[in-house]
Amino acid sequence: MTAPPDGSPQALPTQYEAAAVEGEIYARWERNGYFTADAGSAKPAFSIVIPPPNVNGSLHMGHAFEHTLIDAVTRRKRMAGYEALWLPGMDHAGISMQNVVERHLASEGISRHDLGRTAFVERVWRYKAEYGGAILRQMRRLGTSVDWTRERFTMDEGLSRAVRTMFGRMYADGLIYRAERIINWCPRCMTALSDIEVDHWEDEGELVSLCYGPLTVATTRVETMLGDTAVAVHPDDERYTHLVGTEVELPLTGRRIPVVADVHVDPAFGTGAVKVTPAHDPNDFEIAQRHGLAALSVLDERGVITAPGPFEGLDRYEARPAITAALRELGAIAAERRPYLHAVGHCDRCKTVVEPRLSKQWFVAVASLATSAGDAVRNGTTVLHPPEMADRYFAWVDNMHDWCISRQLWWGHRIPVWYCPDGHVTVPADADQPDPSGCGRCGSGQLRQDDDVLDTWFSSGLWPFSTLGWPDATPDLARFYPTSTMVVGYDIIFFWVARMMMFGTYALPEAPFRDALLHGLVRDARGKKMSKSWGNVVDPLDWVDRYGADALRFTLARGANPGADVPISEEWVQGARNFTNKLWNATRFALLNGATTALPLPAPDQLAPVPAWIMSRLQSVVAEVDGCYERYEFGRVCETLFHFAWDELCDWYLELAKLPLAQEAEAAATRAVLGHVFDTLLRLLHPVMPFVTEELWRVVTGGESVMVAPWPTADPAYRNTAAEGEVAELQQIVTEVRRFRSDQRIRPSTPLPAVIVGSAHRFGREVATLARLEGLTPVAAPPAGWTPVVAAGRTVALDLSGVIDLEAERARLAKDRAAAEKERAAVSAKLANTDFVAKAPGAIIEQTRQRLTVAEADLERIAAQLAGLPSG
RNA sequence: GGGCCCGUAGCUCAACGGUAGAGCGCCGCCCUUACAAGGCGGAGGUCGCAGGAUCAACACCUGCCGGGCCCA
Repeated sequence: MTAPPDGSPQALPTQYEAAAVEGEIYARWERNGYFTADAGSAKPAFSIVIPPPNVNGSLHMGHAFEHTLIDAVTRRKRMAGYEALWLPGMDHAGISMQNVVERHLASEGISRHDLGRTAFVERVWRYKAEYGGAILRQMRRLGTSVDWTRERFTMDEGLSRAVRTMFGRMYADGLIYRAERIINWCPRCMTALSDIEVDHWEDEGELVSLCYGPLTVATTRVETMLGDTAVAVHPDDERYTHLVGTEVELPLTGRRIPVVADVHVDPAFGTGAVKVTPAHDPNDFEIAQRHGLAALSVLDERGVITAPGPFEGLDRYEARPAITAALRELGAIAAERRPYLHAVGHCDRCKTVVEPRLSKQWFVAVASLATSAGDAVRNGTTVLHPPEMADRYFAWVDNMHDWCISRQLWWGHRIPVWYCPDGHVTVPADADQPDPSGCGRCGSGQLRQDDDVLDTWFSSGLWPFSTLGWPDATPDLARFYPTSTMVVGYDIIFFWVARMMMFGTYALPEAPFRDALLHGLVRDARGKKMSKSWGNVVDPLDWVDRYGADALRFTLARGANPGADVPISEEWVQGARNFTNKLWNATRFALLNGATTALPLPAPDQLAPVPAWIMSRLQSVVAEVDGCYERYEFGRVCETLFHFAWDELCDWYLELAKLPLAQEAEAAATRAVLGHVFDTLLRLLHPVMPFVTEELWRVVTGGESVMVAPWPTADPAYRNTAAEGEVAELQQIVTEVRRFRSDQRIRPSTPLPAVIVGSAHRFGREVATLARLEGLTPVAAPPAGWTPVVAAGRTVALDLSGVIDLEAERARLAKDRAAAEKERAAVSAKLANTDFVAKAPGAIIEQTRQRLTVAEADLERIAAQLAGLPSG
């Protein structure tokens, strides 16, 4: 700004320039230390750890949305007197980061193997130092009130120690084990993946039916037949009973394989006979284990055929048609369907088709952990918002497979396990112990550390407490754990919530958070997911540049209905920008008219009806908004404040306030009310729109920062339903006169002579001003030729000097009559219903009778008016 | 196949069992001394379909149709 150096509101420009002020405001907040939480304060604690973004990522709209919500929650709590901590940081994004650096190396013509492990890891650290963490810098543009002094990274010394500690404890407790299993393998990333790092979608493939002797089996992966070690049928399948226990010949290989009976075969699917490839299919592996079948690997880690013979050395996709052709030649193919649509697993990092592969990996035994994680939600220790998400959560934790945590990567936490030449396993029980120098079992000094690293999610699962100093009993841990809320998209409830819950309930006395807010996904204006291939991706920083961070935040928060996705479009952010500008100008108006919080606010019984009304409405808004924030109903927070600020404060109160402001005797109270209302409104809006509210609030109140201003509370003493009713009537009368004027094509700037029938109206002056009337003197009966306009039980008569548009006036009255007739019909039908009169609550019946009375009176009046119109 | 969510104005979405709303878009008037990124007025919906419980349903129950998501 623009906040004028001399503090004079006259210097405020007529348009709010977000770009010109946001950077400076953020720098001041940071400088003043408002973001930094004090573990030693006496305030109640409120804490949120950021769901750590990837170190190599940049800020996308999903982050902007999530951070807006977290920031709104945190800022409100901070204002409400909590010691609020929002802890920022990043995870090391194992596969993704390694891929990025490997691509850089490739452009130099070298591979990580050329560099060697140590040099490669150093290279990744250098890359991180140079390019990593862009997202943290971008977050500042959004105004996020994170405690930068507590920034963490999963590969930091402290967090790495937490990883080693957790691994050691879980290993000692038998919750981590090593085993040879079928895992999801990415032949491009050359690593194992956990179940949830695999995306399934339908691909066009083929379904080929192969003849194994008298049996026909179907497969979408013909090349795996080289590794078949059995054919399985259901034990009750009478078609095949006679074959069980016999052997059939496996084509091309000359091997004979047994026919086994297994209850997990679905006799209704296909021919009811399935090929069994234990080394390349998880279900087949289980069948093999039950029947003592060998597992024969025929593909290597790159997906290349290793089975000796003519196909050796072919990639799996080259081998497939080659083997199919060979089988066709043999007459061993009964049918081929192509294309055949079927679900295929893909690496969620690089989209390569995942290959189930038999290999030795480390696993977390999840059964007991998953039970605790589920119980914490079942018994209400942790509450999921919205509650419908709990079903999805339970479905996951109650049916979880053991979690493969080893990754064949170099970037990550190296598994703290050492092997001696005899294969004994040594795992340090204590993370503070140096690496072991001798085998714990045989004492051999020839130890070799496991080459693999841990899944990134293993370390980020510890995030809610590793970031606070665990395993040490730090003041931060004591103060801020368990965290208050975890805010994360429902799409990663399994990655985040479930795993954090598993680790937290295992390692600490309490679950890692009290609330888990699962928000929706940001989508485009038509509800489509944003993606590069759709070309509908919006860069949040682009909108920040053009419309301001507040406008972006308001757009996102306004769309945040619990559990629902958030559509956004440029038109909507423009609307939000317009709202910031409206606030700016409304406040500017108030300031130009001397609004201030320095004057004493009149006591409730000292207020005139109009200020009593706006003060009363304000109390409702404070209560409503506070409750919505508490329930994470950000959309309603925004709607409520938007409506109050624009439709009530700007459109009515500011217009009404112009009258007393022009009279010195009444001005002081109005200035105090204006100051108070803006002060409160800006504080309520601040969690969502931090910048513009800061800019304005400081001028209105002269205070240091709205960030550290107290959170408003409703004062019931200012509730005034009588004043609200009176102003509602005023609004009805004004609106009706305006409607009449509009129908009659009277220019808004033309004042009309007018009278009011009966006694003077309490708000005669206000009605006249807002409806552009010359005055509103009371008369016993309207002068001849003047046109009556009726609303809220009062009749205002207007002088159009005989130039009334009869056609328009008849249309207007006809419309009113139709509405009244409809109302009368609906209401009398109700009252004619004896059950209604007998059973409905008295208040409802009374209200309905009132409606009938009003409708009938309206009809009489309208009939009279129509009759009174000159004919022709 | 199991589970969850959603069908309300042209679009995107709200709506404690008691007279269906908002934003944007649309139509008309207006540079009315805070704001044209604005003001005033207006049009526009048999609340997916069919039943049911209720004095009363957009809301509760059942079934169906349509769309989306998660899991297998």
